[in-house]
Amino acid sequence: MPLRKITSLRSVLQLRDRRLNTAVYPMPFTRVEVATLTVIEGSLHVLLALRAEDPHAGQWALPGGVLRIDRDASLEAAARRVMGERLGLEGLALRQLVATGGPSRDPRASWTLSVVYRSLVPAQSVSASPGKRIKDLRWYPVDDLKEPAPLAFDHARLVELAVEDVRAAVDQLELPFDFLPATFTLGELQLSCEQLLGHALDKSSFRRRLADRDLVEPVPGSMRGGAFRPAQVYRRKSAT
Amino acid sequence: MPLRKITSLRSVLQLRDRRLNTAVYPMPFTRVEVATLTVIEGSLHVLLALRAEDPHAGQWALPGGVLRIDRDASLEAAARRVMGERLGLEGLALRQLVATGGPSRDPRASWTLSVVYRSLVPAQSVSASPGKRIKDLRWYPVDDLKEPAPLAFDHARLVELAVEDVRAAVDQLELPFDFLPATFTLGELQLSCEQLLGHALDKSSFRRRLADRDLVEPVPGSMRGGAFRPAQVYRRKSAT
DNA sequence: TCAAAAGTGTTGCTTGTACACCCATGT
DNA sequence: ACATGGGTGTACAAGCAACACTTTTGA
Repeated sequence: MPLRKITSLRSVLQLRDRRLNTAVYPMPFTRVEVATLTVIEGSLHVLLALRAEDPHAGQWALPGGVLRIDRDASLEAAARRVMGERLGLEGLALRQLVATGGPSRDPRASWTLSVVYRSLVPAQSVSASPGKRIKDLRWYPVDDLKEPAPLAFDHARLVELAVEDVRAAVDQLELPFDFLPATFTLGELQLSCEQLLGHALDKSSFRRRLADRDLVEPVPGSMRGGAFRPAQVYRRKSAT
Repeated sequence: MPLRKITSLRSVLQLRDRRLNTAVYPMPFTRVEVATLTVIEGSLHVLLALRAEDPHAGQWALPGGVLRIDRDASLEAAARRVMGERLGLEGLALRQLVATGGPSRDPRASWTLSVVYRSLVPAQSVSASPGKRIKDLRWYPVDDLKEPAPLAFDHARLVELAVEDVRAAVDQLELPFDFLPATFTLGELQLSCEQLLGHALDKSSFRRRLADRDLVEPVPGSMRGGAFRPAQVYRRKSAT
């Protein structure tokens, strides 16, 4: 798309020209990266992309993209756009983890800044389509990330941060309603939390904590019967 | 310094040229801002700068500066440099609060990104010297920031974040040893925490919590006598 | 009637608050 | 002696983990 290239280039020159009389500072190559987590077969996984091009070509890394100041209204919007382009996901909850930057992180630019977000999605909802500069896109279990060879850049640490953040949130019973189905039984909810945390929870404590916090409410007549005693179906109780 | 200008300009062109064959993206105008907190006369204050130039000229804002990719080895280093230049402070603990960005935050550029840090310093240590583009530099109490007229940009929210962050840390007994003198009595320590938090603490609870966590240790023979019963002097117990 | 999951109650630990009480010192 | 801050002990409440227990269903 040559048109976009031209407008982008013009913006660079504009910025340069406008500030030329006062002071000219080169700006960092700015990206957003997204650590996307999900639960597969009972354990936490993170979505990784196999890099096709040369900063760390052939290594796995968090999917991300360049900040587009001509299109993104905010950093979060940039992350959201990247999620949409790369994963076909719209309107999910994103949380900023950290911004990190320095020289020699990426040979394409002399100084790179990355703003890192995390999100939690149902695994099925991802329409993984390896696109430009990505050879492959896969879920990896967070608990042994050494296996697919070390991650590119400092992304191993970023994945750790994302996992800690999610687990801290679930520990505080900040339930990931974007990740959960609209309705669920308490057993299903507890199982989800256990899978996110990586350890078992006590049923009684879990239910009392839920009740104390007024987080969910029963859906009146609705029950869900598996093979055995049917369970009350719950839904998120909207905060007022 | 015309030499610096030339090298900076060259960097811009380098970046442009090197990426010209693949894609050219204009990058955001990138700054770091620092919310510097201290205790004055028993209550939390934040250091604000009176802006001389036009984005919000005449309004108070957090001191900050442009990221200099030719000089800063990391975002935190940039914040540290700004602290040094603006406040004459070296080597203090900084914590990243958030990165925020968008168009139309600053008329000088079409898109601005700010990475925000907070620090906690002893008020006396600041050699406040209003410098370039700053008319005045003053401490304002965080509890009524409406007084000096609304803060520039979204800095009121950033100050709130900094205050919440500091208070959360003190609540967890993450003691701000950079802020405290090297040795102190438990009474002094408790008073500092109370001033940071903005409310009183129970003496007995406070001491038991300190003891449980093994955070401080008595300096063997050392006592400090005010007008009345002398108190044991403590120091930080280095984590092992 | 039994397995399996739903759902409830009871105990006790841990953490922190509230508050009372002694201790040491200068005036 | 007493006022003042240093320092300690006890009682109580909240939050939560551990665990035992009852209930309801399909097979």
